[in-house]
Amino acid sequence: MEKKYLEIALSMEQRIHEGDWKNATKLPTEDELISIYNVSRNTIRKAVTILVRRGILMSIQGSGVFIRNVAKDGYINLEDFYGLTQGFRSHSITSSLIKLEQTKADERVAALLKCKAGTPIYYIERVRLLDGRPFVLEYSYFNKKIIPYLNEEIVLQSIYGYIINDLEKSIGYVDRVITAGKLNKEQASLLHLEDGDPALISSNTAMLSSGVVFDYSIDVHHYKESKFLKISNFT
Amino acid sequence: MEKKYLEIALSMEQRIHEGDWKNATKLPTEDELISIYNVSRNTIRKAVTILVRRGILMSIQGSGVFIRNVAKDGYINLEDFYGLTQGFRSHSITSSLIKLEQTKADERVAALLKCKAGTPIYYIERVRLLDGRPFVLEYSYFNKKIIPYLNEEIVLQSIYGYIINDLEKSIGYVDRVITAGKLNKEQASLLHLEDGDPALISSNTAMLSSGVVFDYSIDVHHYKESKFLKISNFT
DNA sequence: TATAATTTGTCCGTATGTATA
DNA sequence: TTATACATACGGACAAATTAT
Repeated sequence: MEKKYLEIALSMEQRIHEGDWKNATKLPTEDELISIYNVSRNTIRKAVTILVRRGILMSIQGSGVFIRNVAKDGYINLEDFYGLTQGFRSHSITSSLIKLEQTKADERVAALLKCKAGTPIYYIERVRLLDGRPFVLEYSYFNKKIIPYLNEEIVLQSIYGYIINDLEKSIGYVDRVITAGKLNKEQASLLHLEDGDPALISSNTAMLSSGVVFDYSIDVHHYKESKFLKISNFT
Repeated sequence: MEKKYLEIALSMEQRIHEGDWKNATKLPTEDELISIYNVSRNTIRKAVTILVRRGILMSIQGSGVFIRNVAKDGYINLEDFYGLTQGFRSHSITSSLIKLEQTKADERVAALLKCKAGTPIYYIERVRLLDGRPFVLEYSYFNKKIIPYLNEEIVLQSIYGYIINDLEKSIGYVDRVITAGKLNKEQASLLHLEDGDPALISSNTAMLSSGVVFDYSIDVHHYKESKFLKISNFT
């Protein structure tokens, strides 16, 4: 990490959550922040914008930048990069692997991954547990030409962490389609719910910075355990 | 509206949807856009950023700015300001009013609107129809101290349009909590579904630019008709 | 394969406008 | 009314990624 605005955003977030701004309602002014971090106004504003988008700050023209912290524990913030681990600080997230197999893309999966039919892929089924309780089923397809290797250890940890830190690829875009639907019998059993119960479903397409699709996944959430949070600001 | 970057974003969107960039896959370079619009690079980049966030463009370092148009018709784009009307261009959205009453905030509503119990409010129940089919039930509370007057005509049109254009107030932030749940009998009947069927639910808190909460609403969506779209970019 | 040109990303500094206190 | 503080806009320099040579 060497981008200044990201470092400053991270630093601000820490100060807000556990540092010298912990009990503050308002941040220092932009001019003061320029002095504190010794960077330009644009860089401060870019850092603030990031935290505003994530619901941590709220800036009001003529008044100041205020601490909002609307992203309370237990919500999956759609603006966070690592939704799950970020959103559940005080809880434990674990995974249970159902299936990890190497296969080839059929027509449907090829269309979703925007690759040719027959392309080698990984198919993964996981259950994610929140404090030991199942709260989301994940069905994932990875293009093996882009993500050449996955194993049980990686899959039980964080696949995205592996892609970013070990493969050193950078994620550019993620599109999510969010719907509600009915659980089938098998899903209900895995989530400790009843057949036909509601589910909060997120279907995700993930692209590298180059625009190439490397992952398509479907997350089937426990309708009582999962809440998505979406913050919009129009400034 | 006199902000250059907004005007340019709007102009770009039109050119992409119905103008001279309609069949393009790529936008002119930033330098060319600077000449076209006769503004600074920052202003062009700010306009592009807006359209990137909405899924209309995708910019790739070293390569160019590409047309994405991932926000297909029929999806409610969570990055759009007027989700419904924007997301359903080729469909008709109408409203049916169930209830419009003036009352006072009880403890629960006061907490949601961040006002004192007893504050005068409007309570509104609407059904929104997509090509004549019911697809979302809306239960809204407006703080009457901030939105002093509403009537049936306004409520059947666009309340937000009235607030922005007629009251000339600007909306700063909207927080949405998105969940799945079960319809009760009455809701099921209004949506032409069965009791206990799933629903896609969005609970929304809207604030003015000054940070004051003026609206809390719950949208109960038909689980077969409504899809939310969330685009994230990590650049 | 290596180099140069192209194109977007980051960062800086300054001036002026607008909303709030 | 005045001062404060964030928002918009301009311009320039260099870095990083991609594309063309």
